Amino acid sequence: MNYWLVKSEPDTYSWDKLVQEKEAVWDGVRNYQARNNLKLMKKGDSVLFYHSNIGLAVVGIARVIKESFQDPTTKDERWVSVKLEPVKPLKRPVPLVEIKANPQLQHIHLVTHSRLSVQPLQKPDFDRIVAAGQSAK
DNA sequence: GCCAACGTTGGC
DNA sequence: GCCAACGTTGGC
Repeated sequence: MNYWLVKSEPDTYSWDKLVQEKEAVWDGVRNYQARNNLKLMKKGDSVLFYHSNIGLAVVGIARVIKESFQDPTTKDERWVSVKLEPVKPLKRPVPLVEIKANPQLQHIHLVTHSRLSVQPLQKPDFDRIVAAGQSAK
């Protein structure tokens, strides 16, 4: 089981929309590093859902329900998509400022490499963020 | 809305 | 293969 974090601008595709639609084809990724991560996703992997630009917080947990396949939005074979479904929202969104303030989370891509839109997470870091999202702070 | 950081493109 | 120009992303 692997752990990931994906980013989306809520204006473009929000957590609420994922919940509403029950699943999402994660398409439109046009960055090699992010694409490589998509290819590594396995069915059942856990994915944190982060709102960029507006919100700036991790808002929910999703799950990979379909492994990488040709991105339906392009004929270009370089790009792939996966399918995600919502698992549950965090009780409380975990804001970026809080992650940046946590000494144990300084090394994650969200902090060091914020532009990467599909990022791997180590389990302990995934768990820390989820735990923060369950506690009222 | 600005701008820094980053990735990609294309001329040479 | 280098690097300048350009486009995009995302935090502030």
